[in-house]
Amino acid sequence: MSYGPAILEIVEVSREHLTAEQIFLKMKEKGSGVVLATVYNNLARLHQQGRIRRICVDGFPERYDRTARHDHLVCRRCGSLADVCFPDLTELLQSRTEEKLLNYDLQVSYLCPACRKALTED
Amino acid sequence: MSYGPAILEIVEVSREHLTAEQIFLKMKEKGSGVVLATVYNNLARLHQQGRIRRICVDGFPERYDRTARHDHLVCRRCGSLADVCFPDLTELLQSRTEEKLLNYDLQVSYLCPACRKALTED
DNA sequence: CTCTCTTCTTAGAATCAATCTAATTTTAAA
DNA sequence: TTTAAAATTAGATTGATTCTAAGAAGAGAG
Repeated sequence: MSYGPAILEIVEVSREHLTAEQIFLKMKEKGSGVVLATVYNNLARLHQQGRIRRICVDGFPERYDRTARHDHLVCRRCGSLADVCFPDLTELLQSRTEEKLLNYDLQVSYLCPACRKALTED
Repeated sequence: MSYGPAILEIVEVSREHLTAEQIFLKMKEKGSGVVLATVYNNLARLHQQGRIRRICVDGFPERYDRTARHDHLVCRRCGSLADVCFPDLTELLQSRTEEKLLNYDLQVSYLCPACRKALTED
């Protein structure tokens, strides 16, 4: 069987920053009989192989993302993610330390349009 | 009573990136009869007030840190944190988007000295 | 003081994402 | 085949964190 390829495709194609549970539901919608634990297993393996990214935001379940270089705006209020592409900082960062840097994760907090609206209405 | 000040001081003084549980243990060592839930309550309040930082690394419990500007090296293998101070990126980032940015969190992954050693010994 | 209102603390239960266990099935290899 | 390795499964378990409901402490007003 191997659900790996199907799961990888969902993560890469949908630009939605899906949780394991959401990926599981998408699989079921497509008629797959896969089980949640298998989705977790595959996501862990894909992540370990460096083929998908894992996005960790305080208070929310892990979300998964393609690896192509980009950064994230994280809504301080609702936790929603928006893609954004800041300049590549790899060289700048590496030039400032002796340690061998592997990669980096830049999350910038903001208020998403919906939350900004909700807050001004109070 | 109010355990807030004592908890804030532990986070600010110790540069150890402590978890809620570790802070709780430090309080008890000092003779405090505080309860774990209260430590969580106070940490949540202090964080909401913007007086402490919360560090979220995939697979590890939340750790708490002073707010003074600095970044983190995160060991890919053991999750340990090391402080590092890269240049302030606020203006660079803000100049690249229309959204009003609040603050940012930059985590750079690497292998800490201990893990580098352990891996070359295999 | 003392009454009231709000904040803080507490024990214990509950939550829930994520992992583990142990058994089964698939796949690959020899 | 036979064996071994990898993937999947159902179900139980974990463990950090939050919630609940009740009690204690502090702060102001009169």
